[in-house]
Amino acid sequence: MTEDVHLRRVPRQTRGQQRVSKILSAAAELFAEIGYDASTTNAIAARAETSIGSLYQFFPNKDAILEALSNQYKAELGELFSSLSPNPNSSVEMMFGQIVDTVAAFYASRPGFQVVFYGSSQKDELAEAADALYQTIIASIDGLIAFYHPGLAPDRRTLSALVSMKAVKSLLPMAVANNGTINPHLIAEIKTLVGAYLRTTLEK
Amino acid sequence: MTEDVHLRRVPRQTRGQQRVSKILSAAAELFAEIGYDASTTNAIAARAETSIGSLYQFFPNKDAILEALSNQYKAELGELFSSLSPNPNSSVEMMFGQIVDTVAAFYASRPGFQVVFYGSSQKDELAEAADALYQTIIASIDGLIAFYHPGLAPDRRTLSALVSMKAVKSLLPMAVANNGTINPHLIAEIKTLVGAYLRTTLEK
Amino acid sequence: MTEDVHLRRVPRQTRGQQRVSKILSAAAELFAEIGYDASTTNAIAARAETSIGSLYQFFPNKDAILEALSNQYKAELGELFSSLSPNPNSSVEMMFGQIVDTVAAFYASRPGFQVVFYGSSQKDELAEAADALYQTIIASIDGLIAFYHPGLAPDRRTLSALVSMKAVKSLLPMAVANNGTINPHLIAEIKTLVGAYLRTTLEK
Amino acid sequence: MTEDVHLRRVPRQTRGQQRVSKILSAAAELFAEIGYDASTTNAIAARAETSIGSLYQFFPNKDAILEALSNQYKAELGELFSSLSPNPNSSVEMMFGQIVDTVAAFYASRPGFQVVFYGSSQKDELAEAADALYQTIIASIDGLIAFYHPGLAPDRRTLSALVSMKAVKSLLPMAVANNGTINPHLIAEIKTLVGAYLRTTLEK
DNA sequence: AATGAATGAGAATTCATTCAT
DNA sequence: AATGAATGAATTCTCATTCAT
Repeated sequence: MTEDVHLRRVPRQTRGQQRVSKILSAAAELFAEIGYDASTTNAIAARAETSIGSLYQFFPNKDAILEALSNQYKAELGELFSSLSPNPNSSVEMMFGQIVDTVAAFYASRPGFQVVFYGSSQKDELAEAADALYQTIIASIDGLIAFYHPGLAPDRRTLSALVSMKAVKSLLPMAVANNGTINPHLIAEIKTLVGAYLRTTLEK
Repeated sequence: MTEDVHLRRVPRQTRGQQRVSKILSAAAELFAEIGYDASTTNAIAARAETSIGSLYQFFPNKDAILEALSNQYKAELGELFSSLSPNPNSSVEMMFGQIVDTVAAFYASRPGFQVVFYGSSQKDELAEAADALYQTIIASIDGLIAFYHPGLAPDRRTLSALVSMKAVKSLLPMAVANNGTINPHLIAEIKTLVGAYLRTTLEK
Repeated sequence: MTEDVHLRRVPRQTRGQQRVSKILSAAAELFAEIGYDASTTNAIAARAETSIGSLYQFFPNKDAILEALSNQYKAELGELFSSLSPNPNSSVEMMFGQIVDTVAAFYASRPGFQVVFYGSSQKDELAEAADALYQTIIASIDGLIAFYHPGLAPDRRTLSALVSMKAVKSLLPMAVANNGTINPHLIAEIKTLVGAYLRTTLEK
Repeated sequence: MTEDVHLRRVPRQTRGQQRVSKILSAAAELFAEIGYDASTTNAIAARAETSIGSLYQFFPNKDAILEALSNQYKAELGELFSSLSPNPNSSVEMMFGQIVDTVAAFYASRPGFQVVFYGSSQKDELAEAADALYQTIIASIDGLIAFYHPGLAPDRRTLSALVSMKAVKSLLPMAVANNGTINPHLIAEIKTLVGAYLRTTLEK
């Protein structure tokens, strides 16, 4: 999986690889703290304990950093989802609950995730980065609906998946505190919201 | 100009009021088009066909413009909500549907609304502006739940109102196109989502 | 004569007009001293005793400054040339001598002229600026050849004008010292060179 | 060889020599395409298919590359000129014509030549590099004038040589297209220009 | 009040050059 | 020798805000 496409230079030395990931972590933190626009490339480099020149050796511009972050999150999330395979002994609601738990845990542990996920940037490139994440989550929900309700029209299925994803997305920030603590009551509330919806919309 | 001689006070105020509202409209448009951060005060003044100096005569800084916009929306929305009084012949779901329709129509007609409503700014002041809008909507939902379910614990009621608001908020951008067209199917989907939730969570 | 097309903002206040010309003089000097590439916009602003922000209020970028300079020189040179009308009592050589004197005096008195005139910039826009100057001079020479040798083919005439201009251009820097002193012997040599050429090439 | 003075290390192995000449060719091409200032050392190394580190192993800095190029051109040109020995059966004009042909052919075949020859750099070192080339050509012309007009004052002779060289220099770019094609009509025009001049100035 | 010129800190990005591997 | 990562001063340009007219 070479998502290195957007790197200006593929680091051939281990030193370089470490730098890249250090820059990405620093950026994630900073984005989470003060937002994408307010995070300067110099501040990112400083927090990554490297020079601004090194940052630009690997990333052509500031946007590329967010894109790389997005790609990384997408890959990691995809990985997590692939371990959640539906089975006949479970149900849409139960499986969806696992997706919520997974995303919540991911959200809580990745400071930059919310910036990519919620980044209401007007810039097309960054909107695409967010969209890629959406698609990953939607695909996962879509897949499980397809498993349990094979007769459902694909359009209907995908809409339900989209609505479910958006609902989760809108409540997650409330359920996960800035320090990473997850509020189980609010997670339960999310499951109630989407569970009721899926029951209503799928089983008729 | 000469007519000012006779009407020294009033015309000046009117002119000033017109200018303020012209600036606010211009800002709303620009925010909607390119986002808050990317909108420069000079561009706002230019679109409002006034000078940057005049803009600063009325607003101490850029944030204040967004705040004023927020206050305006809050007042207008409050007005709209106040005409939606619950009555025994209706139900939570029906009344909530009216709130959704109201907010959707408002969203569709106010270009700057989404920037205030969704503006994921890290700046405290702007977050407060968004919060004020949230409270207005939540209060309205909260009120109607209280009307139909007077026995419910206030905390429970407020949480349900909050969840409902967030759910609506997350799906509204999808249901309303940039040109202001409202997609009734998606509005119905929003109502299905929240309706199922309210039924489940309130009636037990 | 509004060559203001390339100004970002047409200064409406006298203060602004003074700034613009002060910036242009400063740029001309600096360009002459250290070259276009090495002249930074900050250094130009500093020498013009203004702020970098003011500079950018009037010029969209560095290139525009050189363009404005070029336009100014073109207009001024055109003015000078228009007072050199050929008459039957004179000759191509004599009139050409006057053009050489005019250009030499102009070159000597305008520090930035040589940068525009010789600016071997790879940038298209700047090459065009230089070209505009060329055309002005060529047109003048072309006109006087046409006056004295009306039977000559236009192509031939223009080529001779071009060759004459290039010859003058290549020797001018040698004939005019950096402090503006004009060496009359070298001016005479230029006239000898081109005079011999014109005699040979036109009179057959 | 004297020009090695500016090389940081004299390549003793053929590999090293090949690298140096590959770097010089790459630099010449790049200089011709985008100019000296815009050519980055990294870009030169990349085009030479070597690393930036290796480039700096051979050249102490960017200027040294241009200098080396200049030295190479100077040596090659000197070589060519040495085979043009004047003889009593010829004339200044005829021999000068051969010099023009030689320089034109050289110019056409060496992409970097014009950058060195015309490079109006303000930097002293590079101006010297250009000057060394001038001197080579002037010396050649000077020599042939001395051969055919032994009685002429040396100053007069050298001035004529200088003027001739500058005249050629100014018209060469017009006579040689970017792709290396030589326009014989324009070459002839150059010869006419300088031929007329030499006839006028020497034979009296 | 209105205008728009003035300001300058600050942002993104480049690039010659050095140095660790 | 070769490689390419590291460096950071320097550059262009922006933009919120102030101030003179």
